[in-house]
Amino acid sequence: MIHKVRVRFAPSPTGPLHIGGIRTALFNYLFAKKHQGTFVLRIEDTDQNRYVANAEKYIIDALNWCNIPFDEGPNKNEKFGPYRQSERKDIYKQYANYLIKNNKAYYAFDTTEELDFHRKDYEAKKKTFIYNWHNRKKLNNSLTLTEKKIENRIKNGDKYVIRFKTPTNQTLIMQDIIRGEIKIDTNVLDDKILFKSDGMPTYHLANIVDDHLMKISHVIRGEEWLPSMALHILLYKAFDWKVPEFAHLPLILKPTGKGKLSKRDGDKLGFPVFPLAYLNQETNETSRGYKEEGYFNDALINMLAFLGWNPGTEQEIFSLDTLVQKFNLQKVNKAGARFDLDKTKWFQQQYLQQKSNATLAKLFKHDLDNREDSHFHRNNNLVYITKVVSLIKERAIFVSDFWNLSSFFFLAPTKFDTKATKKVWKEGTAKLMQELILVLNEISNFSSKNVETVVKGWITKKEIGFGKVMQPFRLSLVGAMQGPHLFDIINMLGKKETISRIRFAINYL
RNA sequence: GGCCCGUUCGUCUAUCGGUUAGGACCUCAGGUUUUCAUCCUGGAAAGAGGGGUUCGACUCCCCUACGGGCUACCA
Repeated sequence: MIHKVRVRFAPSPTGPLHIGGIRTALFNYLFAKKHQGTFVLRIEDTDQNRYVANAEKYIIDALNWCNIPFDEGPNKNEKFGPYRQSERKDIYKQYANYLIKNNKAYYAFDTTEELDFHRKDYEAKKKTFIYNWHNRKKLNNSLTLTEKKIENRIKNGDKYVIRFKTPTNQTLIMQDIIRGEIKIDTNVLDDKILFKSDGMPTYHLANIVDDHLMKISHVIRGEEWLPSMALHILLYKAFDWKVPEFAHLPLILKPTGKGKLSKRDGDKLGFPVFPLAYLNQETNETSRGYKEEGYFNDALINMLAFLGWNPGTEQEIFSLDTLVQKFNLQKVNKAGARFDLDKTKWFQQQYLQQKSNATLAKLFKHDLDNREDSHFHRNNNLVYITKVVSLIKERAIFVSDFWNLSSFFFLAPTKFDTKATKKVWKEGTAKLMQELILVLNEISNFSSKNVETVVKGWITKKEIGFGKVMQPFRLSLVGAMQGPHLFDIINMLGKKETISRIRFAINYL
């Protein structure tokens, strides 16, 4: 790459970003960092009707949480600012005028009603209404008006839009980094509106003007933009500007495979589609977010990176830094990828296992301290919690699983799993447990290993089955037939607590 | 309907003309863990269909089918 890489992520602030948007941002970020380039955030808020006030903040928060922050953008390193299109309004008009002056665009006065009429009329004849070379001369626009008349209409306050005068009879051959060569006949294109009657540009104009002005080298965006690539290239040519390189990413599809994932899916699909929870202020509904569900940002990012891309090796767990090193646009797939919640959970599990016990203990302590029963916990210091984490983490996917896996380290059981009790607590059990208490009482070194040796020795000497002792023993301490190695639990609880729990079980059962 | 893009196990994917078509998720069967889970081992599971090109096609070309995207004074 000879030229300096500058890429942009250009969301429209119409709501929260969903994971598809995050992935587009991620691929832009990875590509930029891989080439020591710049990752720009631009807010495309040219549609005032769909503008949502808290969306921009959400987008920025989401990128930051995902650890893929932008280098330039609103209120940050504003070399090419402003980065909100609404604040660049005046810029676009000049460029639209330039196109008109050079006979590459024209004013159109057709009303929405007129256009609707044409569209319906065509539809009735089973044809599609396209506003372009074949009918533009018959419609209500400046191509058939004298300059004087145009001037008058505009002065009179007639509403107008500016349309692109799409060149005819060209076969446009375009290059896409992911898809290769794409051909299209310009005659099938329509004269897209570049400038709206409300004084705002449309996406198409604003997008290419800004990409040019902000010196964007590579346009990496979703496949839904593929059909407008021709228009965009034609616009660059109309301005006589250098055309950036394009890469159209495959879409993320719903798990059913029917259609692309969309914001409106919220969490109705049974899994979050947003990185962060989002409160829709109009409906007052909150959509779940990955963060709040307990996913780690690096796990989410790793999963997303592999949705539509892989480095060609069999390794799947990559840190962000390694993703940057390995990332390659040529290796991005062409076909859309269905989102898979099971695989997402697997990534999360992998990342949880990788985290240090100390890190996880801190997170778990936070949960612990927030519990209503926290003041009953028999031990809540970080050293103890870290030990607990080391014993249970391999069975967890989320930090929020920890409590269910380890509550008995903090609270003595007050009831016992009925199914397990039936199976394990037999006639002679209480007497056996009484004897066990005596044995335990004699032990001075309560290390896991030592207790194990003594208890096992006692069982062997008594010539009863291990299960006869071990299973009710576990039930007494844990309240259920689950949990880590029994003697590790005993060691953590200590002699006094261990014996007290057995006593309680004997009385209770 | 029109235009564009796509199509390898159920899912995500590897393969850039010659492989017993590999891995991961899911799933199933064993094993370890005198508990549960983890974990380990193994199994099942794929080139949409039809034509070409070629000594040889998952791979290149064409057609069909299917899927997706776009088709707004939305992005």
